[in-house]
Amino acid sequence: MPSAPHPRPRGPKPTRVDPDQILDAAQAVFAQDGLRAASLRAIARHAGCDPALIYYHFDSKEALFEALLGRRFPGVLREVKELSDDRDLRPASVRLWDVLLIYHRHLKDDPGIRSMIRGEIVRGAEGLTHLIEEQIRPITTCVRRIVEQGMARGELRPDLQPLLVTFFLVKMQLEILDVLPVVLPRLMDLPPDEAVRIGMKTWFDLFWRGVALDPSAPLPSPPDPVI
Amino acid sequence: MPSAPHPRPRGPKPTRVDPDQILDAAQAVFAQDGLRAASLRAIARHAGCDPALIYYHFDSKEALFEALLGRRFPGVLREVKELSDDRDLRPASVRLWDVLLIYHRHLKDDPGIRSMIRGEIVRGAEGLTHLIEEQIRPITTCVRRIVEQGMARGELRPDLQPLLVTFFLVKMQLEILDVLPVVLPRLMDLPPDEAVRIGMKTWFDLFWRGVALDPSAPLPSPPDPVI
DNA sequence: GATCCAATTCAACGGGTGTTGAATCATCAG
DNA sequence: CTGATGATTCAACACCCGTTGAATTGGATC
Repeated sequence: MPSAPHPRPRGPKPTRVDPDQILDAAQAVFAQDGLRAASLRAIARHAGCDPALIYYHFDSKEALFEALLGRRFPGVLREVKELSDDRDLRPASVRLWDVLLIYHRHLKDDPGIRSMIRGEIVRGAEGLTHLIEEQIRPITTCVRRIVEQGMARGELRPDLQPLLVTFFLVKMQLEILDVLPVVLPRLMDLPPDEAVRIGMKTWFDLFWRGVALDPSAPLPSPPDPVI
Repeated sequence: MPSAPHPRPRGPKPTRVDPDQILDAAQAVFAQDGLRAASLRAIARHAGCDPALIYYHFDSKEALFEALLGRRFPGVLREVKELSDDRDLRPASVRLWDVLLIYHRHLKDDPGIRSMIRGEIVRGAEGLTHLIEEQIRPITTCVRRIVEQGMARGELRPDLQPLLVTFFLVKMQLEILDVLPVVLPRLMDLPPDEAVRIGMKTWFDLFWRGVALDPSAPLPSPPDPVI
């Protein structure tokens, strides 16, 4: 009485789906739900294909996420590395502000990766931990180098812990991207973009006063209008 | 041939488990896995009882978490509220530092609640969002009041956004509690407790220089030895 | 000892998950 | 047209989840 257990006609609408579309869908779903909660079925639905197809292009859910990392971090690293070149003699304030802009540009649309950076995954998926570290460490090392150059050039206080200063600078930037656009519009009436803009400006102003040898040094102009 | 479908002897070792033990177990498991990933079965295992017993004492997983909130936040609020009394005429630096100490004292052993504050849950469980807001809002409001008093008394820069300053202060404290004890021991060789201690000291030093009208005002002494 | 009640466990339900093997389709070479 | 090959889907497996109702226990009361 149940439906006949015979092989039925299969595969009705096989429109081509290339791996990039799957990555896009994965990014969208991971962004909303995080790695753990995001389901392959949801990603497949988003990409307009069958969950099994994901396994044709990627080895596992973890590998899919890994591929996502690979398409985001190298760009950040490249720009920050270039910025940390010690032949760059611009004021430390300008260069550190540029760090925030780079973070903003690459990560503003990717809460999935941000939530991973902030440790949601670090605590959960053990296998990914070292992979994440591998991707993040070089980036923060470059930022740290900028701080150290600033100290050596007499622009920043000589009594700083470069590691901690770097941590403070970039960590708060991530929190600004994550929290302010959600919270600030409810408390003051601001559009989310403006919340991030004001947050970044205020944060850097406070940060710079904290680390500069001469806090009255002129600050960079506000973020790009693109923000 | 399968085992007889008859009622079998049930309930072999009913040692008493009071609700507090369940809350303790829940706190431990939520701490490691977060609300979403933590399973009632794991909590029950941890508490040495059956998952169903949890439903005897609590209405649902959500209610269990709610009870956990109720055991943590009121203490923080009480202390911060007391601290924000406008008859407290101690220097703003001392009072804001006390804010960090209160956060440290109440939250250092509770990564579960911290990860909730930081938004892991805010994005996920819709029902809990407003509940969390209800608990957190009054606390940050008190801190904000301290900032505003500091501005009014001419101790803090008059051009500050009290809301953002408050956000920066407490948000970074949470990140310090979460991240530094894990990361710093791997980079420099420090015991986790010392990492938090140095992190707090360095952060408040930077923060204070950033917000104070006269950053050379004497800073409070380092954290309690209890830390 | 019998009765009652609160505390606890058992077993199952329905649903969601990551993953896989076999079946189907689309397309292009010969 | 035939075959081969890569892309895609179907259907299922085994597992874990939150939750529930009925069964069982331990202990106090009568």
